[in-house]
Amino acid sequence: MMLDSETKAVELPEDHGTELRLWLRLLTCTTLIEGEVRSRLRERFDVTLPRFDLMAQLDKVPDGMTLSDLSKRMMVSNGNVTGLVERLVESGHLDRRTSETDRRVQFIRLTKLGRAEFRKMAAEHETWIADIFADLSRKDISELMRLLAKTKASAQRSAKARTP
Amino acid sequence: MMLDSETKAVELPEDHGTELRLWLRLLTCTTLIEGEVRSRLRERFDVTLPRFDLMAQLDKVPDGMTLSDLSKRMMVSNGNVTGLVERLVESGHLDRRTSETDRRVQFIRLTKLGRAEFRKMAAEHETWIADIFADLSRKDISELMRLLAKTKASAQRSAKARTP
DNA sequence: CTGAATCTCTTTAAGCTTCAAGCAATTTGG
DNA sequence: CCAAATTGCTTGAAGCTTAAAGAGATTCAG
Repeated sequence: MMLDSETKAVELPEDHGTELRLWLRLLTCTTLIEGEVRSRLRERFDVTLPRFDLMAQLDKVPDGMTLSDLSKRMMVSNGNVTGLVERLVESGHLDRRTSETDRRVQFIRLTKLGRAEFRKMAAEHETWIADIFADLSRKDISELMRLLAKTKASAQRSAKARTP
Repeated sequence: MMLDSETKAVELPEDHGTELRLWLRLLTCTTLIEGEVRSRLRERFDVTLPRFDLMAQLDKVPDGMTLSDLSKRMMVSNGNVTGLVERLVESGHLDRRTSETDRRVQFIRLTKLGRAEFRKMAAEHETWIADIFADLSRKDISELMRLLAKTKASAQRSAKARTP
């Protein structure tokens, strides 16, 4: 006769403490760095992190992108992007025009001002990040990159399995 | 005569692309997992992630802790905790009493209900996390733990250097 | 062609979050 | 003891965020 611990017919509480600790550590790191970047952006340029992130997405493309694209890339909700874009258009950093072939679609671009300001911020931002990670060796960094890629893939697999 | 590239008297734009990519990947991983946990918590228990996090902090200690402790451990602002606690007291999950030796201080505890509900959620939560990280080997996990510890230390060093 | 489904975006309500200012209690340095 | 600084918490304004519902435009299947 087989034992429960072998058959798993009975759900024994397994030990997943290591995974949980890993998740908490990952979260701590991100929160710490995010907070640091957030306060430097505010202090130095009086800009919020979400606005900076949005402009960073737009800076990658010359001709702008749609709200949906932005929302997918930033991994936030559609309604969220609507509000952010609204405020950035208001402040003169963005430019919006409706697609001529599909009147549902709005193309969003950085204005000249928006791009200039973003470039200035981005240059400094890059040095902050470099400093924040400065104690990691090249090998540490490439190893972290590899493991995080694996983590991302694993998380996506898990998410997809739940919502097919 | 020395060259600028040797003296660094002139700030040349150095390449910090790898650090930036690492940061973006770290952020993507965290956002992805956080979103997944958030929707499972809502779907399964109709609870928000911040409330879950707050209860998780309180579950670790039997006699409760102060609002300041909570705010430090959760790495969020004081005012934020005030609101969260208020809503959780309202819903009967938390309990607050003023310190007898220092009337500024409030001790916050889980109620019986709060602890029971949290334990139920936490058990399931742990299995979600285990599944999310399931494609990582033991070695991957311990390596990630090590590298993230190093990252955290580096980020703290950088933050401290700015705000002494 | 037409009705249904889908897509893009906006709106709304509720809640989260920060920063800064402020209040009250305690501690500290004369 | 007392004024000043510090500490613990709350409040208010602004902005971020989500989920859900909905409006308008396009696409698709029959």
